[in-house]
Amino acid sequence: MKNPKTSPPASAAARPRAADDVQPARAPARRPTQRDIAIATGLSQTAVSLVLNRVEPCTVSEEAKQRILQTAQRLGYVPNRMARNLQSARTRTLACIVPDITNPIYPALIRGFQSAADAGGYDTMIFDTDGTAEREHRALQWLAQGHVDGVMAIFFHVDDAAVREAARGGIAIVQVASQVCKPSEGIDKVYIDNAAAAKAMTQLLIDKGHERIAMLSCPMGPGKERQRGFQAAMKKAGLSPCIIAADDFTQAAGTRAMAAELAGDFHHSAVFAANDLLAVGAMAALRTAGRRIPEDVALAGFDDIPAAQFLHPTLTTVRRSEQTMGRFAAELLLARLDGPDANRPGRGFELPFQIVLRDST
Amino acid sequence: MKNPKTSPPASAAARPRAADDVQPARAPARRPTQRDIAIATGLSQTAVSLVLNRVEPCTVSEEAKQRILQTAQRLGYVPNRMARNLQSARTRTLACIVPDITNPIYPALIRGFQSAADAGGYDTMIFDTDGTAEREHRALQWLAQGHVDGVMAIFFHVDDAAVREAARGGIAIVQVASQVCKPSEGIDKVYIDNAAAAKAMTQLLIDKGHERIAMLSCPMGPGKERQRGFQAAMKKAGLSPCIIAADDFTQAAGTRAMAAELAGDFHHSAVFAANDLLAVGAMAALRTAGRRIPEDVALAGFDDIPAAQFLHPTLTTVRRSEQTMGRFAAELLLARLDGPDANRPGRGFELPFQIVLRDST
DNA sequence: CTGAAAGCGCTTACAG
DNA sequence: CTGAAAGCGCTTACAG
Repeated sequence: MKNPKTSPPASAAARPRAADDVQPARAPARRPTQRDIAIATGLSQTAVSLVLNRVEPCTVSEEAKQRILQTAQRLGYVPNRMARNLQSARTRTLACIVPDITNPIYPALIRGFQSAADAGGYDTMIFDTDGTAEREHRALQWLAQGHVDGVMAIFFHVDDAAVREAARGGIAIVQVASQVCKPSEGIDKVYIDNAAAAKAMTQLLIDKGHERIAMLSCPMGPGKERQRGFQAAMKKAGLSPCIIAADDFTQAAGTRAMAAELAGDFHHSAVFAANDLLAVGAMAALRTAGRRIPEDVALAGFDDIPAAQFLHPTLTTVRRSEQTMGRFAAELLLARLDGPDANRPGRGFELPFQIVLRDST
Repeated sequence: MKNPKTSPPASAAARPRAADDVQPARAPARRPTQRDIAIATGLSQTAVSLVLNRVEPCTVSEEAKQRILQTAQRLGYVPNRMARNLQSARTRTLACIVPDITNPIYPALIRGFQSAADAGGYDTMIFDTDGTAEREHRALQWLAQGHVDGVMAIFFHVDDAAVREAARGGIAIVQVASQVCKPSEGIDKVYIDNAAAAKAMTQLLIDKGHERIAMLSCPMGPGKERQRGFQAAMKKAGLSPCIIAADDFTQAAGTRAMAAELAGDFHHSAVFAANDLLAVGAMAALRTAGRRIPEDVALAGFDDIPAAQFLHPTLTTVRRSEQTMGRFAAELLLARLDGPDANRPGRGFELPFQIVLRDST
């Protein structure tokens, strides 16, 4: 594929334009304000604000009301959210802070979140941290700037104290945590028991007769807990746990780590990947190395991404419901923001998981 | 899997809390403002603003500067973005409006966009329209409220006039269009030639000897252009084009539409899906119906989602570079916002595509 | 029923 | 070098 130039002015793909395509780039028109409507109707700005916000009981006469509504319509008035937010100290916007939007589990989580936020009258913003400490701190900084009223956050690096500090501004926070944990101050946590899930999956491999099992994992976020569960199951069975370290939770990282391992003295009969993307990456590396799955090497993942059931072979993995988790998190936020939970202490909610057996093991 | 209760207070999964977990929910502390720093240092708010914004040349004495910086640090000052935005009429935030964040091509597009936005010092917000007319209008409304300085948008329903109307507020817009198109006013467009790509893919199937080819498509967004290309190629070859209509671009919609078709008098030797998600869905339906791919039915898609190469069989499809397209779109915006292109008329940019031959055909 | 006024937290001329 | 003041567009007591 030819690489299109990324510098706009120099793009070779720019199409010739007919003369009539040349038009003023930006409408110079200033957006109408409440003041404009007030002047146009001869009423006060206060009256305009009252009518446009449907403040009840409405003390404005019906006649004035109609004139205001019509003029607002005619002028194409749209409220300036920055001004409204500044005054009300509320944005009616919620955020999702996630590590990697290209990992399918996060869009699913966000969709669930968004559907509930939407029903509650909130917009949803998405902030991608890339799973790096630096960008997680930027996300915290961004939160403190007052863009949103509440947030569902997944952090791999930043600690509880830093999150609590960000919450100081009165923002509602629910963290999707990676381990069974005590709630902290006014911060709710939702999580699955990652260690237990990993332990169950490892046990399943052991039950199938595997003794040389390696875990392909990345030691951050949920990776740590999943490794803990893996190690616990292996030790309990008197087997020695081996960790193949990847530097990220991506497919590319999985291929890299697995290929490196295969170039050495790889002698395992099963690989348990800490997430499905790593598993897919490992699958590619194993195939390249001529190892058959599951005949030569069994492979298991974690997440049950949509592709898992269409892979060849289909992938044994751990499922939880991201949609449900996202919806649940948003409802927790709504209950704090507009519901009865405003000053409720933080709570922890453990959600269920399920092992999904397929052909790869 | 047990369905966790979605009503927070009633969740069965709520864990018991130890007494010391019960803590005040929200820090009552008001966020410090420039005024607080001014009072604490005995200097004026103007001086505080000047120092904190590093306005050059800095007319504030070195001594005062240090005092301000230290006090800001001690108080944990974070600027209120709403106030700053209101005053400056700039948000330094860009938006991506996309139809469905769970379709992998959009996260890829967003990642590319975000990397360039980031380099230009802009935050990125994501708005999911669900591909519905109603939510697209809400997105336009949201744009008009002044949340962002610029936007990359993909619309399936809303027309050019409505978009132009939204741009009236001086917001920079680049549309990811689904067809070769003339730019409109100050709005840039990036696109691939969907009709040509579909035509090429159809021709490829014809060249492989297929005569009874059906297109599985959804008649909105890029679906229309892709159908046009399909029909053109079929007619040129003297074959009659058949369209199997899906009601969305999702995997589920693909399975539904294909299953319904298979229940009837399905007699095609090849199916060309308008996107990969539809193809994956069709694959499931074909498998359920006992049809082998590609022996009984050849299958092609469009997008080259990451899973395409791991499906069984691997999927023949059309690839373009979403990352590149996203980055390119963001750069177009940056050039308008902070660069030399401020008042440049709208332009159109065609990006390349590529047919990827795999095992499914 | 209606409007003048204060204020949200900030930036930016402008005057000392 | 420093600060008083106006103003971004809105909401919300408060006074007529």
